[in-house]
Amino acid sequence: MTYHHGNLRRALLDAALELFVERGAFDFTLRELAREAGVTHNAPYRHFAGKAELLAALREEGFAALAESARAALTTADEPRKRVRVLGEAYVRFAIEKPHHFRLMLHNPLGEATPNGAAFELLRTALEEGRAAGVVRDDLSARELALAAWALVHGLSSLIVSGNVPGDEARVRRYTKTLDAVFFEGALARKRQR
Amino acid sequence: MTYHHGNLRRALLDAALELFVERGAFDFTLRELAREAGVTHNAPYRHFAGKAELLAALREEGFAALAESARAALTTADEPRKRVRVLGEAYVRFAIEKPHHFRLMLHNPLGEATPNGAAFELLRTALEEGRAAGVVRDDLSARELALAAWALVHGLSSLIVSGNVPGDEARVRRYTKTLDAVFFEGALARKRQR
DNA sequence: ACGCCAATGTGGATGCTGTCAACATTAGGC
DNA sequence: GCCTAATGTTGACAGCATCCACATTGGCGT
Repeated sequence: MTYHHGNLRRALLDAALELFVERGAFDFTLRELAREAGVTHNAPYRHFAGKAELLAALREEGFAALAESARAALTTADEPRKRVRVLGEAYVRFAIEKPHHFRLMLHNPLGEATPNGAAFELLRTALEEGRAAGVVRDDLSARELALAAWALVHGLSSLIVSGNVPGDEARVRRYTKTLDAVFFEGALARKRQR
Repeated sequence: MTYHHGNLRRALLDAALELFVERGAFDFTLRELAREAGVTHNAPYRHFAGKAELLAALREEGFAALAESARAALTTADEPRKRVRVLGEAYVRFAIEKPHHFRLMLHNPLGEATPNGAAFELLRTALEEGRAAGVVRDDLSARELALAAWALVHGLSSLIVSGNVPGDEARVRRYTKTLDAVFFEGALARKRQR
């Protein structure tokens, strides 16, 4: 057993996630994390000022991972509508696969804007492209449309993660399909078109 | 000062909300609430087994209030599309006016379905009506459409409450208008219709 | 190669918390 | 009007966050 742990910071973050998975809430104690990492109760303070700062670090990781997923998704589609769709799917998939990070990202102290702007910008750009291609309605700004799309996928993600809506793969596929249809085509009955 | 407080339960719930407003998080302590209510540290246990149960009680209040808002909103509109719209507006307004309750309602232990079914059923019914009236597309079930609408307003609400999107009255009005347009008419460019 | 400093981890102390158990007061039904 | 259940109090205990002084060691400059 070495006096210096090697990478305590990482170990603490991992332990926090692990405890979250076990208990379904971020109610762990710093001392617990220390024990988990095989270290005394004060060692964590060399890396984080407190629990809040540790959670903030996890949140950062989450935003980075989300942005990364979004970028990866974009490489798989060319036509505008499809690009928006894969972005949305990536968002929902992220929420389902990393519910701890996702929850954390929502759970900021309130009123503090969070820097998920990265993912949002990708979405806005995709809609901008669609607009340039004449595929997307032009009486609403790309920004407004992006907000609507964001609200849609963010809402679905939240509802799934919070357990209000089942999150099994089959249903999620259907949901995203429905949402895609509604977002692009609307809910109104089409009289003659299509 | 009476020995018996009169309505300690209520006082504790109010104190919890108050402290939340002050600090932007539910990190109060039960002893604090007791002090706030002018009562000793153990009195709260006569009303709540612990902090979790107290929060659960607040959550219940939230769901009840939301359902009530939804019902009230429905009395103000007759045509199907408008009915869906006012429901959505009521949802968002609720989130903005009672952000503490709203946050709490999202913040359940994870995986535990919450009983906001009441509001959801109203929404589903409204879409059912729209469908019966031939106003709403019929290749998607009312349930699916309701999910989409719910995701939309829930997403917007979450984003506003979490500070990711500004929540001032003027902008919210514009957002809801945009969302209404997108939900009903879709994001695709309309070639000849309209 | 080596010494030294900053980073990292330790040990102990303090005040606050949740929770339990025994006791005190009072409201309200009989 | 009395008695019991509901409500509030007091005291005690273990665990936690946080602060401080101290111990160990990796690695940088020479």
